[in-house]
Amino acid sequence: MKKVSIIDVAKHAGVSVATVSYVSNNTKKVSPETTRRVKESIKTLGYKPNTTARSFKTGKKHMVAFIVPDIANAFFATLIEEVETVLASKGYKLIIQNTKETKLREIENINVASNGLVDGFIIASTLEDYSELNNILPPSIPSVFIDRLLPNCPGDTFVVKCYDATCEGVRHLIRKGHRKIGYITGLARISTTRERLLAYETIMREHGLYDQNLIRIGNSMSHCVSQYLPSLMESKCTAIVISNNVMATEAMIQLLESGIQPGRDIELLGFKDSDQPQYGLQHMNLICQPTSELGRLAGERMLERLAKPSIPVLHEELNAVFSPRR
Amino acid sequence: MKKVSIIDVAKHAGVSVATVSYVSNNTKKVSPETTRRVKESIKTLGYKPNTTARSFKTGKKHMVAFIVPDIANAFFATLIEEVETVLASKGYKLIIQNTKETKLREIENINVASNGLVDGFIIASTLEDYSELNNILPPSIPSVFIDRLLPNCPGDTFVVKCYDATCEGVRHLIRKGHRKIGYITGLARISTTRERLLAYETIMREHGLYDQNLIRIGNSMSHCVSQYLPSLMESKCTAIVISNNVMATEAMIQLLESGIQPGRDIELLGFKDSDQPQYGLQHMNLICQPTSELGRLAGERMLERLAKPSIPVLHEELNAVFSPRR
DNA sequence: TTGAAAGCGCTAACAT
DNA sequence: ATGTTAGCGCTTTCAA
Repeated sequence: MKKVSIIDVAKHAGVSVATVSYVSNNTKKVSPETTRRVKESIKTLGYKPNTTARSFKTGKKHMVAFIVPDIANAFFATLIEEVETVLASKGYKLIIQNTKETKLREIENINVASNGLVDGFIIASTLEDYSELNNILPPSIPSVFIDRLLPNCPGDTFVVKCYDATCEGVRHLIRKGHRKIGYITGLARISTTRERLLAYETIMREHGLYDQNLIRIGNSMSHCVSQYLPSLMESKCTAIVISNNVMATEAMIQLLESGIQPGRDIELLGFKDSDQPQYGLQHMNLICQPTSELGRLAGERMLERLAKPSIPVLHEELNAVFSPRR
Repeated sequence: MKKVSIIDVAKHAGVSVATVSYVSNNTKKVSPETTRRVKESIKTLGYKPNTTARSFKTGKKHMVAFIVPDIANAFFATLIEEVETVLASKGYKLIIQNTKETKLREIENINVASNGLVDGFIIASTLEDYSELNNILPPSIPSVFIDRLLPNCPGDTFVVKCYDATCEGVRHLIRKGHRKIGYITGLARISTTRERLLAYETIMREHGLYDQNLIRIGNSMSHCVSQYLPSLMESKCTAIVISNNVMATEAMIQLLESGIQPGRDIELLGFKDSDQPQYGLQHMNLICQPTSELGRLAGERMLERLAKPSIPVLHEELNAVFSPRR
């Protein structure tokens, strides 16, 4: 019950292994009659080319690793689906590696996969600087960075710029009369967290409303909002900005369960990061990210770079859109 | 700027490739002095063994594929995390393949990965019968089936039995005086969907309350509840059973947004499939699945089978627990 | 149109 | 303790 190899097929069909390879890969002209015979032998014997041997020989793995901070976050789930769809169109498989916003896990994952396991990386990094990857990610391996700016990163990068939309959102709250506007951030080391916070701080300062005591440092994942909301309420905030989709939903839920109706008793400015159902969208002011497009662009870029590694590096910014509560 | 190979290291250290291999894999006794020299050369040259060549030679990929119906579902996200943790403890990587509850995607994914890409499969199948995998998944490749019973499946299987807990839940509703109890199912072809529905039907029949018009066929994923809830309300249901976590949350949200308070205006029996935050748990009667344990057991079994493929096949059932609303 | 054969980088059996 | 070398299954160059 041994695995059938290309040699078995060649023998069975009475041809050389080269011919089997030509037929199997459709890589060279083979006469119809021979083709037929070979295909029949392949079928009869149940031959499946050994992917590893093939990769070994050609150096192509037809695999891309996607380093994801939190697969349970709908934002990243959407990204994954989109990237996978794009890559699959050219026969690439996706390895998903979940780092849970842990630097060590990210470094280990990249280190392992960079030993010839994959042809390229798509990375939503939880690191602080590209230097942390210097000796781990060879510059020769195509890498596309997504969602988060990694300082000093020499690779293709696709992010969504939320600065303007966040400014607009905060201005909107102020215009509606809010003065004490709280803020719950994501993980402090991440570019998106900083960008959004900076926008908030800038606008608040412009209006002389800035107060550091209204800012709480979250972790971008769930289970961190509950500890901050009560104290912000106590500080008499009439509006709260929450720095990503997961935490915004959590806040929405917690407020409702305390009998506080967002949109009526308090104003929320949250993020909408995907087309997936998200609770209470209509009760929030929203900053909407073009998540599917982000994933699609990164996936397409990966394919381009795999096809031609020498193309110039690209940095692309999409724009988020502010959408006030109706 | 070529990749450095084991030969380069051997030359640099003045030893044979075998010795480098022994050191690199810690697979044979090598004198301390030689070891030191080799390690130094490895470091100096930045040598990383080529994973593909190694896999090709040894036949071990140190990779397991996890076929998942819906990565955006917190239940599966939890399973993934758990399985990944277990496998990583023995140096195995996890490839996640998202089938989106699509039979064709599942078959394609398994077909591709079974060509020597991975050492084993963990499968939460969206198929109806193992025969659909017959010519695709060689019996020689270790496979662990999880969450869903695949009829005629010859492999290790780990599922959560919800029959008893569902019976108990429905009985609880009846005891509380409910007579018109609606039901929204998951994807009809899936074992978990059928098991839960059967429990409901059985108990409803026992009490002479069975009414087929109170049953709606969902799809196990999101976005399907909204169309069913209104008609069930119209049918004057005072309680509704909803066949998984995703749909239960969706129902909870939709009801609240129509001004109907679950637990007060209507009774819900839903599922809790993970430790992740799930909205409105305290307003529902719940059937709680030991999801983490399920993932852990499946992962551990995978490791056992990889270590010793001949161990007898195991079918294991965990039990869900009914937890009434307090 | 087909075939012979080199060789990808590594492991491990065997020889020294 | 270390080295020599066959060979994993395949692709692809070159020859016929």
